[in-house]
Amino acid sequence: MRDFLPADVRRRQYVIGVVAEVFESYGFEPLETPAVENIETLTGKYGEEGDRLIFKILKRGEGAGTGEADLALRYDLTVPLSRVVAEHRAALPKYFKRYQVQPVWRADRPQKGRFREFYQCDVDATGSTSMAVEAELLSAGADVLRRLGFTDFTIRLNHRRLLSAILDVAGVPADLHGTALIALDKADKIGREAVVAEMTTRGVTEAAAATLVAFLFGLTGADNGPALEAIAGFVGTHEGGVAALADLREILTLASALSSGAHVRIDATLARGLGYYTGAIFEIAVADLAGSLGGGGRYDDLVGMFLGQRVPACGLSLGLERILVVMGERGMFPAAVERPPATVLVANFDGGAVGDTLALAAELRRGATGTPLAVEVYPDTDKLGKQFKYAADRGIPFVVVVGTEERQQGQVTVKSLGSGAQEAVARDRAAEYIVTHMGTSRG
RNA sequence: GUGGGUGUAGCUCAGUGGUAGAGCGCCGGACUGUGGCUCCGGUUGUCGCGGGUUCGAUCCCCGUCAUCCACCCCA
Repeated sequence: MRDFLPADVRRRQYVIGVVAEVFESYGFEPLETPAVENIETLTGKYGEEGDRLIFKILKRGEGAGTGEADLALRYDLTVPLSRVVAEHRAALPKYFKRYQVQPVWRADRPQKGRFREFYQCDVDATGSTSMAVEAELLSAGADVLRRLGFTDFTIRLNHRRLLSAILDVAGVPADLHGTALIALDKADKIGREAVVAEMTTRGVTEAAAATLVAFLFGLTGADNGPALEAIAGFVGTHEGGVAALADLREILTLASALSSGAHVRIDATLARGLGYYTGAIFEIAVADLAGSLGGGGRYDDLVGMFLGQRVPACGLSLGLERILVVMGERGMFPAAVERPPATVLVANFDGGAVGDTLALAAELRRGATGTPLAVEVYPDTDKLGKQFKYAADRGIPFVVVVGTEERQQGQVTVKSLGSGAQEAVARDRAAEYIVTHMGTSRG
């Protein structure tokens, strides 16, 4: 578990601000849900591996002795959303478009870019089966990343029903689809032979595994058009495959006019582990991170598990922590985010005049010409050298000093720590002086 | 859940079966109304926690916790 110190919080708030602004511009509304859910709400939604990683909360009272759990920390934001849609259906619009930026918890071993507690930034739309939803979600995600300064990301696009079709045609029996997909998902990491080996050890026949791998690796590097053609040829008249291909073609057509268009790439090896996806699936990748920056897909049956009535849905999740990791490594944060805590430090020089020192700080905070100033007061009376050093260490660009003589003359001394320049200024002009020198005296 | 690494000063890390060191930082001074540069002097520790072996453990053994890496899986 991590603490976020002030500089961390500023970076996080900056990214979250961009996320919220972009999502709102698409008409998505904010939602928050509790950290804790009933355990039955979460179990059975994510697949076997997912269930294992849910943080469970022991039942109070007698249950504590038995180890029985009745509550759990939320594992993602998609299942809570589905629960909300089912519970509050009457209060929500026909198309519920929401975004949600909150922490989720996974009982995993932490690694680089992987944490037990981490924030997800989810956008989802429920109530529609239109591929317009997929296209807009991908563009909203792409807009966020571009606004943050990313240009080199790839949105891998695939389809659950297409995967099933390909596996069917290759001769993988339906009950082995799950394990075959796990092996397939690792294709870009472990390579062709290893995928075949893993599939055969999991019970897929060597012929089927070889057919599958030969076909999928043959697609590597192909542009979207040729890739779709090759896939169409492979799945032939398979009903699910034909339908899935139609979905993918429509998403590509719609996205081509939007900000995501240039980033989307058909990738028939993308599987995604979560159990609830039913249609299009996607994942956002950058070269310098093994894991993904985000992912998502269509899950038309999840709300129905709570409601008993089918409500189609599709969503995208951006991983805040991973975005922050990459932005930090690449130095992508704007200067305004790395700013010092205050613009001015008022030195506490004369112990007998602390009241006046605070009053001066209050005057300076009002700023000048519509520019308020952030003003910190050095709380203890101390040697000036220490006070200047404190300001310099914190990156505060200006120090204001008032001694007895200056106070009597209505003057203050303003020093710019960047340039080292120092000037005596009329007290009622000090804020103005600082504001006009702010831009040039950094550093 | 599986395998492995690390845990010693505020930080980065050395180290030895006989109760610990460097660099940086920090503090003080040269500079009693001025930070950055320089010089001089000084300080810093339940050696992660619990137990065991031993005359004696920071070092060896067992356990535990934290952290990191890989697997698994994922954002």
